[in-house]
Amino acid sequence: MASSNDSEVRNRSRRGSGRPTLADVAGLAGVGSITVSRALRDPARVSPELRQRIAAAVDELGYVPNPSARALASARVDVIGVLVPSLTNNVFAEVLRGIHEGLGDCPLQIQFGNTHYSDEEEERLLRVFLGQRPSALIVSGIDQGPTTRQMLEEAGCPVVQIMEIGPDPVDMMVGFSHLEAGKAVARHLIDVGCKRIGFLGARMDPRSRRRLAGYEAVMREVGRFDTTLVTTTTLPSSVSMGVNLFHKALEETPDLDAVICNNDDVALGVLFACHRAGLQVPAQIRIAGFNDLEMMEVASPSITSVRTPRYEIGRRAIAMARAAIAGKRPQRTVVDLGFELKIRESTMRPAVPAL
Amino acid sequence: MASSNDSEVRNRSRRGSGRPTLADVAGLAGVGSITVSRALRDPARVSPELRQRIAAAVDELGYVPNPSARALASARVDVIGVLVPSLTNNVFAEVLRGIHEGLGDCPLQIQFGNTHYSDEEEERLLRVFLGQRPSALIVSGIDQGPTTRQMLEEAGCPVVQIMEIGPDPVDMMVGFSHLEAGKAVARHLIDVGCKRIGFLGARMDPRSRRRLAGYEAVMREVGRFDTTLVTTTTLPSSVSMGVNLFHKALEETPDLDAVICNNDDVALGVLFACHRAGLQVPAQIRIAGFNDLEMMEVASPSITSVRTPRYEIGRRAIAMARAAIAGKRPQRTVVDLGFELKIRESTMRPAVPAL
DNA sequence: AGCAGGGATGGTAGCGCTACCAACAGGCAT
DNA sequence: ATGCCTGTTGGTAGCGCTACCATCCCTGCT
Repeated sequence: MASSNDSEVRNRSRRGSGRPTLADVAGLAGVGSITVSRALRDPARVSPELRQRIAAAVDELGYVPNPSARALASARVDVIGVLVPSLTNNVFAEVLRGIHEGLGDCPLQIQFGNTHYSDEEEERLLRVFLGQRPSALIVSGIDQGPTTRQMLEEAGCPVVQIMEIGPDPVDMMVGFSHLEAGKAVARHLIDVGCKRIGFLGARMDPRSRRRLAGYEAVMREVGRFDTTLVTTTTLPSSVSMGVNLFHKALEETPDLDAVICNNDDVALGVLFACHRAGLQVPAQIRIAGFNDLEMMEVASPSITSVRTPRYEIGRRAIAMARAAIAGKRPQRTVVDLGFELKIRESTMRPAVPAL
Repeated sequence: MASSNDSEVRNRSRRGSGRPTLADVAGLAGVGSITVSRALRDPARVSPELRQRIAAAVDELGYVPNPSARALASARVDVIGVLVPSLTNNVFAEVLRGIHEGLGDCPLQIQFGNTHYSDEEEERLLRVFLGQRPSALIVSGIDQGPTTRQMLEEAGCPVVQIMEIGPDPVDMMVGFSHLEAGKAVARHLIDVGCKRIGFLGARMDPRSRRRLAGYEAVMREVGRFDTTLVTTTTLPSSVSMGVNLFHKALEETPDLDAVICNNDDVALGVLFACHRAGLQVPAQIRIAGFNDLEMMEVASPSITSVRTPRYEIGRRAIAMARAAIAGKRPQRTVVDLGFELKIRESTMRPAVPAL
């Protein structure tokens, strides 16, 4: 035990993490450090025999690669920046879940940012993210401000815009048409015989506005649009905000026979408000939500809603980003995952028409 | 325009990111690069005059520090690893929001991992995180397995366990007593005169089990415990699972006059199930939830729940982590943020006793 | 036999930053 | 004047890894 080995010397030195490095592994395996690097990154390029010796050395030392050193040397980080406008919102939690699960065991890290529905915040976060030269970016929506838009275009990495699709992608897009979804709900309520169909919206981000536009287009088509039918607020969405919006709408437009809500939280608020006021759903008033949260199906009455592919959007976004990082750009850069109108009790045509 | 400046030369070189570096800023400002480094990290140690020249150079070049290089040189990364068991769950979304907002504009990054309530997954993720030598770790719960526990103890960085408090912190803790919360709900229902109080629980993670234990302790105290009162599943929690559990409970124990749910989703399911079955709440059956989601207050009837300081837990956890990173260890390493029983219509003592 | 071509392996020189030490000036006590 | 401390600045040597090029050896061809 007279000699001290290399790593002991290393440990005593003033700098460094004290952990084994590539060079330690290389020394133990009796190969060059670059060969270890290759064996770890691209095993096919190293002979099976060396590969095994290296694997044994890695195990013995408990070697873990240093991502910072890799990033510095290769001038790229294995980080995907994800910008979403909210976390309170169940919708984006689902998207994030899809992103995380779509990642599998690949060594990418997710760097996540919450823009709080603010363009300035989005720009600020994007600047921070770009400072790290991420491998890819995933951003929510298609309505970035001009500065943000330009930053994305010059990002030098794949960019996936999610939640919505539109005509002019920065790079790639996964989502669905909120305009069409808004139209579909309005058409359905017209089909079941509603005349005075209100629209309730909280937060009113660009996607909600597009759904409202779909509603408005259909209502105008059948000559039933009326600005008093629309009740919105830019305040955050919540179940209690649904209650408030419904009360406000009824005050202004007491003859409403249906409300389309810009999301399920608002719809649930309306349901509770009706219950409290003794209004029969759907006999006296019909309710439609948006997103199809799990509870919509078991609510009493069950609530019509638009199922949106939130989880799937996350998965596809990450899949597209990974493909693009690997140089395999997907054929279609704009993917429409569609939506599905789930018709339930809350908008059933009553057996006997109400009044 | 005969000469090319330094950064043009840099751009033409085969390696590197092509972006300005500390040395470029130093050259432009006419100082040493280490001075620029100091001016950026600890401005007080650089004279005001140089500080200003450096700031101007940074602006002119659009210099952004390279975090990988910093991490490599300083042997530490400005990353806080956060492990939570779920993202679907509104509760943890709130915690994450608190963590992100508690971060403010400090240059720490959050590295987030979803353990899916699995010990193995937690261990795997922790291993990945530790490979990066994070500045701090935030983990959920106090029931880590022995391997995970040991890894945390040897992490070499501040560790905050959140959601729950217990007698034996790895390092720091922020949360509240789920046992006491469970007791409080049970006592309340006993106080309002309930005799046959059921407990419904989905997922039944350790925190839910502790709430159940609190319920059981109180029920035994008053001589009313009975295993048929408890209906649980390890399947994930959801509103529809609340419906299922309630049906199952009623089948086995038809004389239930109250149910304590292990969370608000389950409680909401029970409310819907009662509504569908024509059971009056609270006259025929009382419902208590847990977490106090925003909708509990506006539900019809409003639902009694235990307000838990989820957002605050996130904020405090990050504040404690930051303090510990800065070397200012908080006096109290275990912080009990408490809970609050919100008594609402769903557990009101009926004016006329039911039956 | 001689040589081109390709696959496997290694050496070297950074990537951009910070820790450590050295240097130097200016103020104070001796 | 000397010494010493404090505060400011700079030089240098890495941090652990990978890009680039060089080297070597083996195969198959002329």
